Amino acid sequence: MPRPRAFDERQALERAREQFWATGYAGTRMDDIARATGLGKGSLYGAFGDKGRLFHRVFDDWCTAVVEVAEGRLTGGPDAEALARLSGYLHLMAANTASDTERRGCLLAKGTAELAQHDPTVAGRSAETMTALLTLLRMEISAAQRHGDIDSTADPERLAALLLTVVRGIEAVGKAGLAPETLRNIADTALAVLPRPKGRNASPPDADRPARTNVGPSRPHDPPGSA
Amino acid sequence: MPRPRAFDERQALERAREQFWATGYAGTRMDDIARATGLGKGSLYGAFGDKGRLFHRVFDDWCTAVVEVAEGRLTGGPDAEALARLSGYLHLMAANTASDTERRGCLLAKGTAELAQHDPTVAGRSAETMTALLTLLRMEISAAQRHGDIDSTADPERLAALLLTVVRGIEAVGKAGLAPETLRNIADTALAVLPRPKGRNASPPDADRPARTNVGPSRPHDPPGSA
DNA sequence: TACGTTATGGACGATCCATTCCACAATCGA
DNA sequence: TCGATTGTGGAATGGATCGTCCATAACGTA
Repeated sequence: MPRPRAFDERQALERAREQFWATGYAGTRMDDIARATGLGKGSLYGAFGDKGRLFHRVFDDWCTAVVEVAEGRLTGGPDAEALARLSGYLHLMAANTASDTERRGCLLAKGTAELAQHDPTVAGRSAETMTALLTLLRMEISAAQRHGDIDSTADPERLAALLLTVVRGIEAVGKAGLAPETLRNIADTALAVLPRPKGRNASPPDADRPARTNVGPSRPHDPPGSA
Repeated sequence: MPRPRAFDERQALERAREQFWATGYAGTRMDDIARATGLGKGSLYGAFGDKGRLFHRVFDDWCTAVVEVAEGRLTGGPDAEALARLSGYLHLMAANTASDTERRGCLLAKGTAELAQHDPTVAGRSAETMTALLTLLRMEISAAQRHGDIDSTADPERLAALLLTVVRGIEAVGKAGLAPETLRNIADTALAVLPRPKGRNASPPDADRPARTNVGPSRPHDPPGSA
């Protein structure tokens, strides 16, 4: 009956995300988004509501993607490779931050920093995302403990929180200007200091212990990876 | 000869900082600052230039304070207490983030996230600050290594980068909504996993090893601590 | 083919905001 | 005391921005 949409909603959301990612919430004008998506104001407002709702949708999608990337890297594998999966994930995050030459940072961090204080929706979604990542990390740590790669007496919850903090911290110090090589070293060091099972000695942090599943930086424009 | 200023510049900058801290750069109107400082527009612009210059000044002061807090906590003490100083610093940072009930976050992180990409001054200053913190941490780690509290074969540069990442990461995950208790645990865990000298076994992360110089949260409105 | 319905996109209105301007006040030296 | 100089604060300005509105276009159905 009605006239169908002439644009691809998915693609429009991607363009909008690019824009919000590049210039933040307050720094993005609806005209920018109209130009970026090629849509007129009428279509924009008709399809997505106002600026706030559009951002919420973009932010929500981003958070989902962040967790999906972690799930793809971390879940579903033998315990014997759990430590390698953790290593791969940390290095992926470091590589993504390092490859962000435009220093856009991560929309999750950016949006949270800008809006969490005054926007309950953003605050809630970012908290949810952190909790989800925490759970994924904890499960992998437990798996590595079962296989004897991590000290089984350590609290997996605490180690997970530490690794999450390192991941988010890499994002922060990367945006603050630390060198790409430093970011990679941080991921290495974080993995190296994880407590080993009793009986073996803890190796110094510059030992390249874990099987480094050499992870190249994902495409620069692939947002979820840069979480 | 001329008429002297009727306001205290230092105090005006503090009020301006409160405002930028609370609502970010783009989210702060010059009217807000005028109201917060009690100054008229004429005085404001006459004394500090435009909004950008005012923010740069506030941001610069904040960065200086952040480094000063770290210096106060970390430098100048016997090697025997270096690890305790590191512990105190990490716990101070965690406590400050935890006590930020308004979730304002840290102006350094907020300003960097919002502006570093497009403002070279902010980008440069935040990079400088990170480097300065890195140096302070590295020196303390070296001191702890000399005293035998940290494995002397570990690379102090890498451990320093890891600790800096943890500090900044605590800020990030705290703003993202993780519980205050979790933040404290992260600081504990980060200290617990630091490599011990060979001969002793690494203790599991839930061991409360380092002398926890019980640091209460600083006053909520004391900005530098929350770095 | 004609009509009802929704999409489209650019013009428009109202608001907001950074900055300037100006009339006046206060100080100090002469 | 007087004047030159700077501080003060609020009104005015110019530009930008969000969201709405509307005339028109495109589709499916009868």
